[in-house]
Amino acid sequence: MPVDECEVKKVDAGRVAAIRGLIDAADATRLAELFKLLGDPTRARILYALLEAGEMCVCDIGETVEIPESTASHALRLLRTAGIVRNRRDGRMVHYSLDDAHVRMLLDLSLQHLRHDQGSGQ
Amino acid sequence: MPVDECEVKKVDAGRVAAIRGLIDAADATRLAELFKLLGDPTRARILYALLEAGEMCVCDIGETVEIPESTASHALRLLRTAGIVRNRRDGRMVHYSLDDAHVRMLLDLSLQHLRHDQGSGQ
DNA sequence: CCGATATCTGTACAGGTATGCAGATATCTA
DNA sequence: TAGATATCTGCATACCTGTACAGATATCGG
Repeated sequence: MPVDECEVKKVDAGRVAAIRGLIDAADATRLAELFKLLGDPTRARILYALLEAGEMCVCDIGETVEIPESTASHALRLLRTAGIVRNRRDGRMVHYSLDDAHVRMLLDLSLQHLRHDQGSGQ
Repeated sequence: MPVDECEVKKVDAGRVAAIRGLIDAADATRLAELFKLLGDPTRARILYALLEAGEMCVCDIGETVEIPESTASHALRLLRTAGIVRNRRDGRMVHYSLDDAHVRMLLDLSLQHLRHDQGSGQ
């Protein structure tokens, strides 16, 4: 058998190894978790609403996104646990707002993506 | 508090209506679909690999991400359908690369987020 | 045309998860 | 303290989706 150790016909084994080292699976998984949180229509609507409004109570969020408040609460908990939003208690109301500069930039960037062109890149 | 038309105890009905008009549900859903595609560890690893490598064939992608090539092919199809990656046929091999400037920026931004230089911006 | 290589597709299964109702908890007002 | 308001949590369910095996398709070398 030729040059390779045993089996495969790798096109560019060196590059494969190099790229593999740049982003390990754990990092990619963490990044995916972040995007996954933004990848739900309900949570996305909540986040874009907060991006515009700055701060909203659960009840107004539910009204804005047109979902029951319990659903909003569930969604907000996930976002808060991930450090994407923060909450501020004011009496019996809890106000939520974005709490991550990078996420805010991601949301802005994605809005540009939406408003610019949707189908074809350049 | 001004009296509402009928039912609820809305805290700020005007703001709710205003925010609701800024991003409608359809837009948010489309944005969520984009993030959802980035929100899978396998697809994320593929995208970050392409971000670094520029262009890779399916076989090297599978090797880099350590998945069967059929899994890579499935993932790449979703990404291609969404306009996130493009493919270039070269003989019996197909080379994939990123095909969306905004997505490339999203990936870069998320890498910054990962590297945790948070605190800039507001 | 034939065999080999590279990629794609059909399909089935497993695991995850978004959702909302009902009830629990916290806070305010009187 | 009692009652009302705002939010949270437990749970059940239905839906979605990532995965990979096996086979189909496309392309190349000769």
